[in-house]
Amino acid sequence: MNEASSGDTLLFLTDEQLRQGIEAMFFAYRGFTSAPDQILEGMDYGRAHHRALHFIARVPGMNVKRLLEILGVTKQSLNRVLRTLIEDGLVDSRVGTSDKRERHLFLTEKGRELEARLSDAQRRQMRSAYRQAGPDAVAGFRQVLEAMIEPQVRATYASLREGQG
Amino acid sequence: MNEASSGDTLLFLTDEQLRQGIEAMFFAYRGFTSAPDQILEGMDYGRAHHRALHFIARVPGMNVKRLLEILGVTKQSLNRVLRTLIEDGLVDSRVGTSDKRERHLFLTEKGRELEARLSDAQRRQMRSAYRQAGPDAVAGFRQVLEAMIEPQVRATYASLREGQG
DNA sequence: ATGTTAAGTCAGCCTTGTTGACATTCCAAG
DNA sequence: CTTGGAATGTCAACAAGGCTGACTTAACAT
Repeated sequence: MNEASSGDTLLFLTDEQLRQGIEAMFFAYRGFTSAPDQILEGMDYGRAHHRALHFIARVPGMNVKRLLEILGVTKQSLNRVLRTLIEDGLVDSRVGTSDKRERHLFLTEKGRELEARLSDAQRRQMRSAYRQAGPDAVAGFRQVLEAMIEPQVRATYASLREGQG
Repeated sequence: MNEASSGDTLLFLTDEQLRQGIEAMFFAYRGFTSAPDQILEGMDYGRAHHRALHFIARVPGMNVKRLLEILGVTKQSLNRVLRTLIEDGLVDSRVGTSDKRERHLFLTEKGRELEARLSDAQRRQMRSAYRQAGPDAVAGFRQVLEAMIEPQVRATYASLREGQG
């Protein structure tokens, strides 16, 4: 609500509107993570494992550096998670063919099973929300979310969509 | 928009669409929290302190039980945060008048200052996204988010909007 | 031969969540 | 008035998952 007091058309930018959006985002994110969290509790895994599984499933054969960029954590942090997934036989780490320094990550059958369970639960939750809100709302939802992604991260996000959009 | 396999109109519910939404949510949430996080880093506070300040600012005089419900954490977890905020003179905890077991929480001047800094930063971020996406998208965004909030939490969310919608 | 990159590891720290146990204070019902 | 239950606070211990710093190994690239 800066210059141009054009009243009506900018009402969606009032502080109160923004605050409601902020709170909706806070509560919705809890709902967003709750289904996979419930599956994971009791297992020795957490949200971090879920994220790793998700993106390895999404881009099979991706190397560690790429996964680090996507997740936005340090390699020490990722390594703790990745190690247990490899030890437990959910993830397969293969030496690169062209560049042997790299490790390429794949899900094993066991890994695919867990990832599928988690994804199904999360999609079910998401599908329900989408269905309630309808297609036009979903389009707007996506537009706002994409505008919220930080510029440095946007390239990473976009690259995930290429080739499988 | 419920069942009724009307083909085209349900394309927004495909697994691929849902997965994109899930990933957008993941990356967007990082953008959502980044501005306040940057302000807090270096201070002795974290995201949990921000959340407490936010809701105390939102509902001045609220008691601890209510705040616990909103935040969805254990009292031990909240207490650690709340104690430092009180000790540092950002939050004022007053014994209830009608029921003296309760403590009513208020921001001090100092607390209001920090909360305002954090809120301003987060609203700036949100406003930018809203502006890019436009009012119709924002309406859809809100609809989907609200549908994502878990039923048990929805009452809490709704009660925040009453009286100040 | 040298420098850089990818990956992994060890050690230690912080925040923020969790349980469980327990004390205090106060309201309300018997 | 006593007693049970509710609201709050606190201690201790623990776990997940972030972080930094330092260092190794292997492989690529010049």
